[in-house]
Amino acid sequence: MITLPDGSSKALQAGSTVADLAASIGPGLAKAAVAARVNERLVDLSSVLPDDATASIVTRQDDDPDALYVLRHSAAHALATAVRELYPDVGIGFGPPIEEGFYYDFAVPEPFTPEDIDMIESRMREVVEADHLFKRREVTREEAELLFSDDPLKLERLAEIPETETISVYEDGPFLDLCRGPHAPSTGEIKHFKLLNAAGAYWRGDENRQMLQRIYGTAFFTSQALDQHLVRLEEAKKRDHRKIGKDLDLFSTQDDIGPGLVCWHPKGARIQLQLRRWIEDLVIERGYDVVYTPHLSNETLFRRSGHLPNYTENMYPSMRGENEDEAFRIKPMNCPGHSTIFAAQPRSYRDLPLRLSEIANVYRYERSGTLHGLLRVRMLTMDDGHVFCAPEQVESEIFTCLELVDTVMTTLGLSYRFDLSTRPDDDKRIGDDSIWDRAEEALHDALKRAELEYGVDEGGGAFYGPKIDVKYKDAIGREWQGATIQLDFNLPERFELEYIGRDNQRHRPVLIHRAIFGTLERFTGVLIEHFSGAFPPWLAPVQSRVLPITDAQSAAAQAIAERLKVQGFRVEVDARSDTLGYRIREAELQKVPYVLVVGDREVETDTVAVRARGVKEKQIVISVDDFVTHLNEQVESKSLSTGTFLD
RNA sequence: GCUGGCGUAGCUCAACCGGUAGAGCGUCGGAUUUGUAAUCCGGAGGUUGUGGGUUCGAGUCCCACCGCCAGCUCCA
Repeated sequence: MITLPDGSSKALQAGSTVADLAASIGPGLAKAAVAARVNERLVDLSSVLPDDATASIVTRQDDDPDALYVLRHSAAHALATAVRELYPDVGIGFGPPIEEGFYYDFAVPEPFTPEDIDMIESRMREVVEADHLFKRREVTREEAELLFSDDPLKLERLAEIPETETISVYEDGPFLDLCRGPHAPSTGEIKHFKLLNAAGAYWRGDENRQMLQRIYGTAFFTSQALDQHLVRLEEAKKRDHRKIGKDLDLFSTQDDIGPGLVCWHPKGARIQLQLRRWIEDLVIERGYDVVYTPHLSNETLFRRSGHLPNYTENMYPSMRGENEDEAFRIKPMNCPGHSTIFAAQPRSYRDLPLRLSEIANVYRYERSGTLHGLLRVRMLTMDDGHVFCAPEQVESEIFTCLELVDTVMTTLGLSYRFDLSTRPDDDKRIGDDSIWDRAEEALHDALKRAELEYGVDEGGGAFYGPKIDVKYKDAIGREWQGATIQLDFNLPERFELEYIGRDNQRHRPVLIHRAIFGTLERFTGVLIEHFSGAFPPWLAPVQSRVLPITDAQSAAAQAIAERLKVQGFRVEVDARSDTLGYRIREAELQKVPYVLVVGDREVETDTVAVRARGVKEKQIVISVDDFVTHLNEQVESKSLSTGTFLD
């Protein structure tokens, strides 16, 4: 008896396959089927159904992740088939489907050139054309060892498969691979695919091992979906914060200064300034005290905190002090400094929670290949904060942090997700396991109490404690960590932090590290991409640009701009002798929220013709005072839209 | 850091087999005084990332370094 998704059931002969099931339901379904979910597991069409099962047929749908998973997995095999045909001696690594496509890793003596990729793609089309059936076979370990005796990578993988698991191989024409499956019925299914790029990738992701050559590609069921995907990749490039940052003159990095060291130009700095003011207001409202700590500290501080040696590879080398044995370091984090402030005087339970906040520049040596525009830099501006609290206050403090994160994200309309990052490997962490158990449990509890959905990033914690991270995606789909809330029982130990409790005994506080933006660099980068450079009025570097139609209104335009500046607005005047159309175009390209056109009519009536960014038709002529009122309202409310008052 | 690719004017890009650097946009000057996404004319601007080498001659070929891009690794 097979139970179908609609609740109905079907009786089939023993030994019937998934394909039989599909056929028994209808010929259309049989034709559209690529795989099936049987008892929640994705299986081949050719697989035999168990006696009692729930099953649903997976059909060729570009919006079904399972269908795409199967298709792309098969595409990866077709790629490997083509590569094996062209280079018979290549070693075969892994070739999984991934979120937006698939890849396959190959051990080849020479990396693939773009021409090679073209050639491989052509050969892959032949593989698809040949319409090889994907044949699954379950084999014994000994058989498998024999089949892959010439491929050390496969043998290594094979050795890791537990004794209890069945070993299966898939064959498509000339190519045989160790694989769990499932696959589409034949290579002919892979009609719409494209190979995208090739790059080196370490075998098993281990940088100490051999480097394989990875080829990335993508595949869809329809040509429209493939084309749409390729167009989206192009569109994403236009949103890249590195490009927009240049076009809008927001920031730069320069060889003379060094990689990963960002110079904020005036317009980028204006965005930062708004963000700083905003977050400072928010944290002060929530009981934080602002502090400032030095960029440079005696090395002994970082020895005590454990940053030396646990964080050395990310720290700049030490600088000699006055005495031979004195050395200083540039800080990579603020927690040691803030801890010493806590320790600077005896603390009572009445002082807790002590919440310290500092928007601070820290410096981290990041490996050159990891740097990326504003998203990965070597001088980071953290909106850092440390909460020293009693154990029983942890949960509510974390809850407040989560609330703050939510306020910030919601205000900006950013989409994000939470991850709980647990303890890293033994050699990369400090403190007893019991401490880690407590800390991880506390974070779990807080997330549950806040009723938030979250993933778990095993081993992703900091060396001193586990954390809750917020992650967002950039324009090209890469995920970046933003806000972070970290729970730490270790640094208070190391700094011997204490407070006197109500019971007149000494107690150890718990330390919560948290950053809401994360860093202003990354956050601004994410915002640039999020808004495509079209910042809402409250954040826009230039909120309005006044355009006199002719020289005759130039002085009036200046006067209007002055009136706006006095109100605290960021205004420019464009009185160049170019046509109005030209200057409007410029303002649009610079993503200025409001263009204020001033002609004779406006001068006479003390009005401006308001053109909102991206709005061609609806324009209104309103008094300068009304414009001030409207803009003020938008700025105050941190409105995300432009031009609502035009309606 | 690793693998590969790339580096020409502020930006986007051109320069056949090695023959001595060019266009558009921008900028500057002039004309134009414009009613909602590109007005016209003219000028300036480059030690071709840096340093070596090969060659009669290098943007072009070779080596090293620097930087950027993609991926891997690592992380806010």
